[in-house]
Amino acid sequence: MKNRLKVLRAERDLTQAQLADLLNVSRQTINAIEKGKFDPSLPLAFKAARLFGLTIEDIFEDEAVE
Amino acid sequence: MKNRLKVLRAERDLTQAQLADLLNVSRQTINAIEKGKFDPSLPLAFKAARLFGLTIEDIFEDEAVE
DNA sequence: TCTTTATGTAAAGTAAGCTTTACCTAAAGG
DNA sequence: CCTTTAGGTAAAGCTTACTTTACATAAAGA
Repeated sequence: MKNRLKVLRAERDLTQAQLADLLNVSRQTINAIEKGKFDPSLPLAFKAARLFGLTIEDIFEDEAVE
Repeated sequence: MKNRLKVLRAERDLTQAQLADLLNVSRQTINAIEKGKFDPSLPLAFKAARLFGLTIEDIFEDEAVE
């Protein structure tokens, strides 16, 4: 699953740690998601979407084939 | 997290087992999500949205306050 | 009545999301 | 140089998503 978190952060001049705080997760979680180590939970995806004023689909891109 | 899976299934005349098959999960997973026992993963939410031709926001409703 | 179909649920186990602690590197500024 | 800041990563542990097996109930139909 690709995502635009790094760019959205940059546009708002946020560090990984600051975004983590805003989303109530650890900095490592943000880093792992940005790096594609794992996907966020659906609740976390909703939270990020709300924070950025975007839809989940705007932020995360499903690459699944099936 | 609320969701409209039961209604969407009904509109398409699908059983929980049939939807589970279409999404490659177990019937118990569909049942648990419909019953609010837990939230789907983000990939599963995307899959359901694709299947129904809707957005994730159309199907799932975030109730988080924070 | 007997069987089938759809749904609900529970228990035990595996896998994935997330936390805490901790260490490392690179860049930037004094 | 030295310190601070941002980012990358790893290990151990907890929580949540999901599986498999299994059993129960209600409705519907032969």
